[in-house]
Amino acid sequence: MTQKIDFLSKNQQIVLEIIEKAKEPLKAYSILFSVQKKGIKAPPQVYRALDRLIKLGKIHKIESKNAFVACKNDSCTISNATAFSICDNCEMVTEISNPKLSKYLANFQDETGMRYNKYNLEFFGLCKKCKK
Amino acid sequence: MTQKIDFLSKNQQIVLEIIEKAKEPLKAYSILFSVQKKGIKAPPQVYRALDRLIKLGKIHKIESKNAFVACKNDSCTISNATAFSICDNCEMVTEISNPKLSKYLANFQDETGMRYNKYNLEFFGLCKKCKK
DNA sequence: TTACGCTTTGTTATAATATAACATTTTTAA
DNA sequence: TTAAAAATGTTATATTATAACAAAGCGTAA
Ligand SMILES: [Zn+2]
Ligand SMILES: [Zn+2]
Ligand SMILES: [Zn+2]
Ligand SMILES: [Zn+2]
Repeated sequence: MTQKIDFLSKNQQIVLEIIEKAKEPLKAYSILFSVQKKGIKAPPQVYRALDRLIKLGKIHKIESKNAFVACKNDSCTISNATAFSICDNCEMVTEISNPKLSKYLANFQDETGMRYNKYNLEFFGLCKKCKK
Repeated sequence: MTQKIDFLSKNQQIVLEIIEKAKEPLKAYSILFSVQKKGIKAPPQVYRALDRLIKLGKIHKIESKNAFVACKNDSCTISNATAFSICDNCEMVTEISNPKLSKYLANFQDETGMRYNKYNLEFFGLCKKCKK
C-alpha cells in the first residue's frame, strides 16, 4: 500500500485538534506547549505532525508568521493553491476561497511561458473590526 | 528631518551589494559570513540592514525560504506588492513583473469587501532549465 | 561653539524556529 | 510469523531572529 490518505495517527490528530480549535494561527512551540499534557514532549513530534497535516491539506502554514491554521475549505485536499487574508493589526487570518482568484492564479503563465503547480498568496490589510 | 529616503548607510550598502551580486536568494547568516571581512560582525547588524532595505524596496524577502533577493524592478520602490517565481528543483527565484497580475491583485476585493494594501505571492514550479 | 536629539553602529546574550540522528515501538502486508 | 514500513520517542544541535544597552557619528539650534 502506498499511503493511507484519510487516517491520521495519534500525534497528528492531537495536533490537528489544537489547531482547529484555535481562533488564530498557532506557532509550533505554542502547540508543543499545549500538547505536552497529552504526552507529546519534543519539537520533532510536533513538526512531523505539522508536515504531514500540511501535505494532506488539513492545515496550512502562514509563511509570513511561521504559524499554522486549519483549512476550512473542504475542496482543499492538498496545499497547492492557498490564499490568505491577514490583518496587520489583530491576529486575524482567514483563508480566501474565491473561485475566480484561484482560477486566475492556477492558470497564470509568466512572460517566459512558465506554468506553476503551486502558489501561496498572502494579502495584508486591516480587517473590518480593526478598520475603525 | 524625518527620513533620508535615498541614502544608504555603510552597512546597508555593504549588505545590498552582496545581495545584488548574488545569483540566488541569500540567507541572513550567509550574508553575515560574507561581510565579516568588511567589519560587520554580528547578526543584528545584518538584520537591521535587511529590514531597512526591505522597507525601501531595494530587496525582498522570499518567505518560504527565509532568504533575500535584490529587487530588479525599478518601479518597486516599496515592498508592498511582490510576486515571485520559484523553481522547486534548482535555487532559481525571479521576481515577476506583470502589470496585469499586479493590477488584478492590487484591486482584489474579497467576499466581505475587504481591500488590501499589500500582498506577497509565491509561485512554485520547474523552471525551463529544470523542466528537462 | 557647544549641547542636544536622533540615527546608526557595535556588542553580548538569548529567544524562537526547525532539523539531524538514531533507538524503539507499532502497524501493515506478504 | 515475520520482515518491511511507518510512526514514535529522545537527545542534541542547527538555523533564524531579536532584546537590550552602550558608544559613536551627525545635523542643528541656542
Ligand atoms: Zn485550505
Ligand atoms: Zn484586525
Ligand atoms: Zn521588487
Ligand atoms: Zn530550476
